[in-house]
Amino acid sequence: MAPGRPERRATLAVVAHEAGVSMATVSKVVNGRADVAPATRARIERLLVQHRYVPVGARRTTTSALVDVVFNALDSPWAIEILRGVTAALGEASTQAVVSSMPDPADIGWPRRLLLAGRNGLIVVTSDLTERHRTELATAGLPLVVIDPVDLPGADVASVGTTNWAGGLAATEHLISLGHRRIAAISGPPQLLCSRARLDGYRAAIDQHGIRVDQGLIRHGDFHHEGGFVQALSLLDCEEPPTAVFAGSDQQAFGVIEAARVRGLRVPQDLSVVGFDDLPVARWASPPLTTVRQPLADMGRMAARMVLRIAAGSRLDSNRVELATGLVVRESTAPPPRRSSPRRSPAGGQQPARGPQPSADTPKTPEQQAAAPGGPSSDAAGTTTPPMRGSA
Amino acid sequence: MAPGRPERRATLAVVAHEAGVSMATVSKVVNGRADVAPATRARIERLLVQHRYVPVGARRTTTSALVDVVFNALDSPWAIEILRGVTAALGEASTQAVVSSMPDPADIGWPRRLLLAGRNGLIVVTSDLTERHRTELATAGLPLVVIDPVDLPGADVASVGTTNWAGGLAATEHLISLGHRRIAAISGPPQLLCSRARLDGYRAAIDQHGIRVDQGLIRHGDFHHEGGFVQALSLLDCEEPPTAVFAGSDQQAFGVIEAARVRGLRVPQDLSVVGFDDLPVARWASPPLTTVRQPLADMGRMAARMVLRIAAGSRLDSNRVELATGLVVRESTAPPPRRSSPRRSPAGGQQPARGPQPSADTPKTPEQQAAAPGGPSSDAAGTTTPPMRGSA
DNA sequence: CAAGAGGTCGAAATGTTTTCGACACTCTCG
DNA sequence: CGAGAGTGTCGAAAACATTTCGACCTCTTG
Repeated sequence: MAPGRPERRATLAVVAHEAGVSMATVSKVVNGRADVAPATRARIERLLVQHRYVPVGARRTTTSALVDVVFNALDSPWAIEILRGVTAALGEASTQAVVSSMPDPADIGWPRRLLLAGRNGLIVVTSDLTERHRTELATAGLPLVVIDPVDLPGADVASVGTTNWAGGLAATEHLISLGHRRIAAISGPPQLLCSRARLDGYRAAIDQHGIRVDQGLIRHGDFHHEGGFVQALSLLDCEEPPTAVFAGSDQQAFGVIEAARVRGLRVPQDLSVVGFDDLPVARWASPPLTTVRQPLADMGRMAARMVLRIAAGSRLDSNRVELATGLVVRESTAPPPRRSSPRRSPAGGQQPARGPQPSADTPKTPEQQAAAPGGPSSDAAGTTTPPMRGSA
Repeated sequence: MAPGRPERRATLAVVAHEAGVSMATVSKVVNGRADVAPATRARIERLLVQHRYVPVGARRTTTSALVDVVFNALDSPWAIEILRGVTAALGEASTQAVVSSMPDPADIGWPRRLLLAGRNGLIVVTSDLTERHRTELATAGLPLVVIDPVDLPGADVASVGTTNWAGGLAATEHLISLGHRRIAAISGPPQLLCSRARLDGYRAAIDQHGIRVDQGLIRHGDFHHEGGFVQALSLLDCEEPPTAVFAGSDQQAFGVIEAARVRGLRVPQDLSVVGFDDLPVARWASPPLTTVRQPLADMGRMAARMVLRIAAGSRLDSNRVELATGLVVRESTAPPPRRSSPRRSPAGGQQPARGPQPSADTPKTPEQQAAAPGGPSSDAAGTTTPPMRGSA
């Protein structure tokens, strides 16, 4: 773009001449026809790439460019936030998003189809390509960006994440600073990079304050409601239950809150809960959820920009970008109850009516006042970490 | 497909001949070039459609067919539910979804671009096309299905909706049967078809039980949290506040619950709340939300199937399909408080600790037992209305 | 009314795809 | 072994599509 004269676009004829075949044969390679010998095909393909050949059909300006967006599962509000960012950023480049779920790893034809369909790029969200798929796409030069990679991606794969570790740290430190000492963690699936990072942040905070890390307080679920609910029930039922729970996602946090309710505990008076994500609903939970904000839409936006940049041929500043998380303090966290365990009214029992205690209505956190009338706009305040970009 | 010989695909030349212009001119129309007089362009376009002309460039893509899915806004969990159904159904026909937001009504070129991009269909969600866009797409024969149309669509537009009226009725009757008499409604924007239908269902129920419809208890917001929150605050602050609120969406219902909390009222003891949608989070709210279930994913699935059916050339059984809503009773509804108004602790005050009262833990609704361990799978029980299909 | 500007269109040049037949090779089967 | 059928690979030419550029027209403006 920047350098080099336009220099007469590559044409089938010159490629054919250099390859020592007819135009017809080159055309067949371009269009993926069968009747070309593998060796011939390979030779021609190399030349096509060298010459940056683009078929006229693909050159039509009228055909909108498309980027595939592949989700692991289309089953949480999480996905729509990402998608919003992606479509917004793509839209600025008159490109659109093709949404799909992760294909079966056994589906050998997928990369081929993707390429033949002439997609301009691929964004993969919280899931991983098989090695085979990845290399096939890479050799074909399809721009690829991974959001929240399952595992630490190779240095050659562009990816966008957030500072999960810092988020876990901030959340846990917040709980510690409120006076909590028995803090449980309900994390996501242990094989996910982000789960591990968040959990390590938790461990780091616990450790740093000289609290013993109790393995019994560390649980794993999927990132969904159910996992939080089930694990929380089990935690609350144990000998010496935690006074606070750091959940690996907002959805899990809701499950935890529900579990507390089922057990007759009040949040935050009897149990503090911190989530992770800051989905729009977090502000509207009862009580409004203290959580670690992930700029989901921004992640989508960033990923889309990166794909477009790669597609345009320019190099990325960094192959790995991490956006800042930030703690958003709302009302699901409070100091732990005074007496070591005034809890568990005889199963199914009523809430013990104790004397005057800070009602949920009392302004306590800095965020609360803003939250009541103003709402979400002021939510992002209180970030603990500055934006940071690291190189892989 | 079924009938007719392949009959020599349409070519630029024949269209040019019939239109009485040169191939060059037709090519320009196909590619959206500027230098074609409007009259000429229109004439040629009509012929192109008649001949089902597809440019070779577009023909090359033997791979994935695409359907555009246009959302009014990509900002609620609502959207992802719909999208999930759409992608699932499209996937079965190896078709993919291109997601975008509603284009600017002033964007004259949009239908053109859509057609030139060779899309196989269009699904529009909760929004309306301008008349101009619609007719342009219709004359080009692009398969179109509208989900939850803003207004009653013409008989020639296929659409998918739910039995909003029945849902509003069921929700309100549930509240009435619990003993409520002052029941407020916070509906969506009055210009939306679904808002009006839900509200009319509410009115019908109120009316049928000989209760006076109090206009002061009927409010409108957008379908989001904020609207529910603001309207609920205002309702709770009025002279004779309602004992129950029927919200036009789950998100609004969350806003209502939050408003109750801010005012020191308990749900459901002091205020019953019914939502609409049954988003996955509804089951995980505190308390779990009684709501009217809309089969969002099914709506998406149905719309996708209809688009594919139209694209395949077969006629639809009916141009208008309404899927059944069903009341899901959880724990945000209960009989109204005994004494006419034991409410409002002096602003900002603490919750009055009254004597033994049914704790949230006491099994009360049939759904609760199922909900605790089993969760969402059993949620759909209790539908009030059978599936129904009506013709426009 | 002349000069200029700008819109509309097609001839021809240019580029791409498809069809179809040539050729070479392999694999039967007699 | 050798004829014939089958198959894979490729190119010549035909068919198809797009772009360039100039002709022609109309409308404005001085």
